[in-house]
Amino acid sequence: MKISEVSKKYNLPADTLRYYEKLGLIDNVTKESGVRNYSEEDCSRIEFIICMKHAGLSLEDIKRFIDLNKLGDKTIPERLEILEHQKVILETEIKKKEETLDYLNYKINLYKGKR
Amino acid sequence: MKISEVSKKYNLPADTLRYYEKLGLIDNVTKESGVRNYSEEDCSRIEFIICMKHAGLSLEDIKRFIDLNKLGDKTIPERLEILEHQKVILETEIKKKEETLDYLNYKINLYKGKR
DNA sequence: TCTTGACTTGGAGCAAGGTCCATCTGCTAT
DNA sequence: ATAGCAGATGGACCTTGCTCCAAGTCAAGA
Repeated sequence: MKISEVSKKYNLPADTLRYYEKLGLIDNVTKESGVRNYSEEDCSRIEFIICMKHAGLSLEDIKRFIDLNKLGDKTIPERLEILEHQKVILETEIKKKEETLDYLNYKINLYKGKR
Repeated sequence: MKISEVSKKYNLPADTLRYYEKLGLIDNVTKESGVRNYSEEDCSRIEFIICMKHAGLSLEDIKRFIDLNKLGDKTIPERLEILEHQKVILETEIKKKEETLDYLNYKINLYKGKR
């Protein structure tokens, strides 16, 4: 897959894809006469990155996770720790956002009464 | 309340409180011999800012809202629109985060099986 | 062959949201 | 009265995560 196709597929600018590769989040994509050709594996990696971003991890944390992954099974405890830590953060965020949603609804109803 | 107390109460650095004031998110706090003394009203404003930040509004949007508020009741429709727009965004975010939480749990269980 | 268009690179620039610093002022306790 | 500490100010600086640009390469169609 060419960069433009991957870009369209995941709704990420080509610049961002190259940027992630530069940071080491995506391994060096094989090139055909200088042009990137993304493999299935590269795409799975991109999906993983997107997902972890939704979970709230910074690019640096995602890189750390990927690097640990490459070091093999002995890093599983540490990876597990990262995931569980992020799980707590995510749960807290969801709770906070739900409370905020209640507040928004309360405000909206107030305004509707006034309108 | 002195800035250090407010800072502690809301867990916001003093620099950030002054920064918000500079941006116009908080009205000029009255000063006693040069030292800020936060009123109840100032505190409510800070609570509002924190809440709107949780809702995902940018500082610029929050400022817009506050400015509209000062213009009186005729701006209620516009304020309502901001809130309802943000509500949709918030709901989407919550849904996305819940999906991600499922994925995290799935991953965590995978790792626990391997451990 | 020439042009067009997608792709490449390295590096600069940008927006948001702070964060830090040097310098100064003004209580307060010793 | 002197030291020490909280606070003030203006402005520089920082981090994250892109985003844009200039200049160059390459393949394919007219």
